[in-house]
Amino acid sequence: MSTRYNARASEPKWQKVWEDRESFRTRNDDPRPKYYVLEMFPYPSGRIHIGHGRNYVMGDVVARFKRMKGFNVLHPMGWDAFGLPADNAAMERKVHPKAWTYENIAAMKSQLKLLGLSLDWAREIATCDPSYYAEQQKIFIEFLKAGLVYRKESEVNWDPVDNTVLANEQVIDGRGWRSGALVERRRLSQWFFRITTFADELLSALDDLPRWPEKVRIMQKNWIGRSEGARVFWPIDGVAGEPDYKLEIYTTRPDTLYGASFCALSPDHPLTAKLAEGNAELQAFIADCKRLGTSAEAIETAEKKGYKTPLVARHPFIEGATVPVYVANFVLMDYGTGAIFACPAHDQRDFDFAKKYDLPILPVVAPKDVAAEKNALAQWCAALVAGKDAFTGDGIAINSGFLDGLDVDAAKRAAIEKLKAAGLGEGTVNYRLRDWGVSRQRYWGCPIPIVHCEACGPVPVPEAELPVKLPEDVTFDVPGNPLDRHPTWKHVPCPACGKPARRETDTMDTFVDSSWYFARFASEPGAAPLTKEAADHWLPVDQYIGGIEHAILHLLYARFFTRGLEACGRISVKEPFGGLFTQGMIIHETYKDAAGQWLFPEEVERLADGKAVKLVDRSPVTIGAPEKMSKSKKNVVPPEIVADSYGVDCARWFMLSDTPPERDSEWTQGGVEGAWRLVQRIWRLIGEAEDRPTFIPAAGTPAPGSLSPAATALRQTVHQASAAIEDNIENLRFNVAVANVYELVNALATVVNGQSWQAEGFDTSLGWAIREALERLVLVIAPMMPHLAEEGWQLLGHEGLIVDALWPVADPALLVKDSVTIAVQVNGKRRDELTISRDADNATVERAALALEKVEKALDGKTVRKVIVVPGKIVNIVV
RNA sequence: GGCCCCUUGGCGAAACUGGUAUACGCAGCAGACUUAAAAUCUGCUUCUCGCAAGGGAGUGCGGGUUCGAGUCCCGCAGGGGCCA
Repeated sequence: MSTRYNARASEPKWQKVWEDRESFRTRNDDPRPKYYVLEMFPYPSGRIHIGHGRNYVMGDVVARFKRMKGFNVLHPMGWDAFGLPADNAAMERKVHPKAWTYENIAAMKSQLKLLGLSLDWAREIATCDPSYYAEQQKIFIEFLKAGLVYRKESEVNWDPVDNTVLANEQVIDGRGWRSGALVERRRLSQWFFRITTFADELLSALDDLPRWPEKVRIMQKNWIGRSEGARVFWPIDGVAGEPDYKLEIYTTRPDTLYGASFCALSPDHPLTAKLAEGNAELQAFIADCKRLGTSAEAIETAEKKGYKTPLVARHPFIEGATVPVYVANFVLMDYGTGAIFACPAHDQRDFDFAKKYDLPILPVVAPKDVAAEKNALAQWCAALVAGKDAFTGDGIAINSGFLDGLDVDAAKRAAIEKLKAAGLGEGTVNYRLRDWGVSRQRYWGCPIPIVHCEACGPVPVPEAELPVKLPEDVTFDVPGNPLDRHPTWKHVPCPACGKPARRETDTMDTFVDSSWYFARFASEPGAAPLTKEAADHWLPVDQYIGGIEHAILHLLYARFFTRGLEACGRISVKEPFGGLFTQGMIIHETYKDAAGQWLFPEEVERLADGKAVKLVDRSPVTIGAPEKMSKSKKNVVPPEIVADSYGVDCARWFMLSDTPPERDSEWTQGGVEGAWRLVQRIWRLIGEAEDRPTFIPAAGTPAPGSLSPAATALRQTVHQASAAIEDNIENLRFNVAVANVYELVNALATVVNGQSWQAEGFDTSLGWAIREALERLVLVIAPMMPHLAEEGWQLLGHEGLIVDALWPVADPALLVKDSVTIAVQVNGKRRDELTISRDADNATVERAALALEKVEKALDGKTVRKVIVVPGKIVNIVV
């Protein structure tokens, strides 16, 4: 055999064999138990770099491993192909979004194929394909009929650069998440998904997802933001045309009602609008508030400002008491009811506001120990009122009439009860989560299948006429939505009455496309895109893998969609992803030349002294901290370069090594070279079998009747390592599995390199153990380095493919050793160790420990008070 | 500001439910092979005192629980994430 493994020849060869044999084609009627592994499908942005590969490689290890464990594995791939960048490319470079997208898909597909992934490409989908979005339009209409979709006019975040509406979560620090432009407010008619219908379910079901990262579950919990509180009605006199007007407010602290000192309306509240009629001063104040932006952060940190209206509200509990009504900039229309009552003593914002406008501050909750003593309480209250901070902690009610003496929780309950009895309020649950606005004013997205008719209103497009296809003859020379200005596309007769009507020209948020694609993959190619039978067979996804950046939106929307499909009877599962794993990014150093230009890693040479120079002219290069690979900083490594030099297996191995998969991992030349050394070491070891047929028996040779101690020792190490690798892959601890492989290789290499290979006196049972070790090694690396494993499997004399082989089960008898080495401590300090039979009883272990010379010395004649023996682990002698 | 997470050799890190801290890799050092280099192979590599034998300290810092703490609890510092 050749002494060097030639990845460049081997890898394409095996990839072709797999493809020709359809090794990764998955059939729904396969009788083996199912296992569905899915990596979040990519947006086809152009080209990938090796950093994108990490999550696909991890998924591939799981897929190949589960296949070896006897599962019928579904491991598909597709393209999240709608989205704004295609529109932008059309505007900037005059390429059609469709052409741009499909070119990118072709480029990325060939790059992905380089990685040797075990994907069923027959199930490939692109969300921009009419056959995909036809089903999505159907689902939209079904959701509409089920009350899960509705239309409402609402104030939206308008991105003036992208000319589109943004969801709240797409606004970061008051700016568009993509363009970075300052967001403005506008009112538009929008389609919404009623995700709040499932708010409670989406929250409580998180507890039934133990194979999700705790972190993601907490983030979703916070996002849904369930709070228990009360709606309280404050009667207000003198509202024009409404003699019995009652202001509805929401509060989480009904226990502090006795501390109320004012009510405040959002600038967007209907009552505010009413008061502003003919009131220039208030109109100016409202305009001023709108300039503040929509982000909660801006509102939170801005100076609290208010406008005092002429109205007063009547206190629900205190007969004859009233509080002034303000319009305040810190009250949000879309949280609760858009109006609050303020208790300055126990809410910081209210406190700041009260100080500024000189409103009363009345403490109504005090810490228990303070409340117990009159003087202390008086002092405490005075300090609170004079100070800068509200008291938001737990305590008992004071100055609160019938609530006095109750703790916060009990006071809340009592207050709610009394409100209810008086018909002035009730306990309610409030969520931070809001309905999902999906209308987007752009071209490259799924058309919303609705026709607007003057007479009939919005009418769904009949199923027979679906899909509503995007027209291809569109222009991008001016900003705005090309669908809206298309000469003919939107003019259609109303499906209900036949009169001239107009199509909905908005398209759907692309998060809709990715909210059900995992169900689409379940269908065999050529079959209906979403069938109950196929979806119920494969869902939930057993292992979903993707970036933490999708912890909230994509995962929450997909969970909502799955519940919606279930509610419509389309599928029977409620949760799409049984197991979730969020992988870290690949990061890389950045390089800049003297002129301040970014350089690609391949343009730079790292010198031994840690400095770096430009390859072309040896000029100095500044090395920047490792960060996320990005095209703009050029710190990217294309997969082609790795495939052409070290090989894909090497890159795969590197991505799995060292760093825990959930953490960011730095791509380094040294690390790749280390992986390369291992590939070659394994290759040389396998070569021994071919080079020394008289010592290492052929494949299939039965085990000898008896094994030498050396052979047994090797077998123990090998079986223990393979069992550890199995356990670690199962639990996605790839870096530890990699370390286990090194241990196996080290043990095997030590034995192989230590042989003199003389026929006389050769330990033939060891020869057999070496053969077993080699086979096991090749099998256990197969999920991680599939090409090398395939090549090795063939070289070891096997006819079939290793992708069809089963995972080697470890012999349980070899996993336990006859004797164990345990530590001996004196007063918790390790003094010596002791090797003793595994099943020695505690008394024997204790005697042996006490007999140790070093122990005796450490004891120094002191009295032994207690001896703790933990079998197989430790002996601790307490003196 | 609130919630959550992280902090272990020169570096990436391991340590399953509290039980021999530093497995495995990278980098480094020494040796073998070689005319030489590369590659490969064999060792060494937490810090500290010591020629050595051997001792001492040690998982961000300060406390606590325990026979025993990287692991559990309280406080602090630094870093990160999410939300505001």
